[in-house]
Amino acid sequence: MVYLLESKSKYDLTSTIYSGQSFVWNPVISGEYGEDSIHEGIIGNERYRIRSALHGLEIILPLKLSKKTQAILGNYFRLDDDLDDIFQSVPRNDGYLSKLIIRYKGLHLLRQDPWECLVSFICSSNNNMKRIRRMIDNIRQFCGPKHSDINGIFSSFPSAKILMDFGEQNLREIGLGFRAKYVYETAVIMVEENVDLNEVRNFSYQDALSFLTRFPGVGDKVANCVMLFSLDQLRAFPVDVWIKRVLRQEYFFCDGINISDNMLRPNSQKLFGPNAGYVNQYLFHSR
DNA sequence: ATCGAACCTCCAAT
DNA sequence: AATTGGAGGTTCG
Repeated sequence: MVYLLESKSKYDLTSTIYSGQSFVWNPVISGEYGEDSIHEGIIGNERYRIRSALHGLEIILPLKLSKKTQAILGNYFRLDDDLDDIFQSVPRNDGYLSKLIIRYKGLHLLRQDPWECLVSFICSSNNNMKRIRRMIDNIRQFCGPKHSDINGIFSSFPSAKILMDFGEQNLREIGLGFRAKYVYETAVIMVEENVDLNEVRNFSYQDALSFLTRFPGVGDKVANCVMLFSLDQLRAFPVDVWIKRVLRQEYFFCDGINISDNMLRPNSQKLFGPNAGYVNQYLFHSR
């Protein structure tokens, strides 16, 4: 018995889980990223194996899917997103973007756990995918609560309290480098102020941005990542070096005056509208 | 207000 | 084989 979760729009699983928004997925057979490969990842306290289906996702593991688990997956993978609807709001006369939307049809944003997302993107600074994955993996292996399923033991992502108790020095020793201090201090604030990041979901864009950038190691880029990948702020628009290159090459080439780096985000948001973040993911994926 | 360098560590490219 | 420079960013001077 295999469970099928239907998505509202076509779903491109591999593009979605390997497009730099999440660092927890891996192909079960190393190096297999093909259309019908199986991928493994941990969401919450459960380990999943999934593969793409005709119009949605096929859940290989766990064997039995409760309604609650189905809801968790639907939520995480944003299965209800209507991509046609979402892209209604972007400029129509944009040939470059239109092509990307067609080429990467089915690429979705994820809705991750905000705490895990925050730590992940603090770790992403001045860093590459491969090492970010290892850092996040180490955090889970060394600090995370242990669970088991039919394939053995695995660890879920630790709470802020656990990371705080683990301490800066230990975080350093498992490979976070200078980010250890940021993650530790962020965890301390989370615990001391008893922060519930899920509440930030209901904040305005500006309030969410100000709230998140108070955390050490969190600037405009990281905050926008967390807002977009975990807090339902679809107008969030993270500008990293790759996005910067696309923007300067395709959109904001000098027409008279040079547009400064820190105006790229606001200008892009104005240009791409309330779902600018979805556009961002397609622009990013094209690089 | 703006700018560049430093920050840890890994690893691919010399 | 050893060494260097850059990596999806933030902070500090």
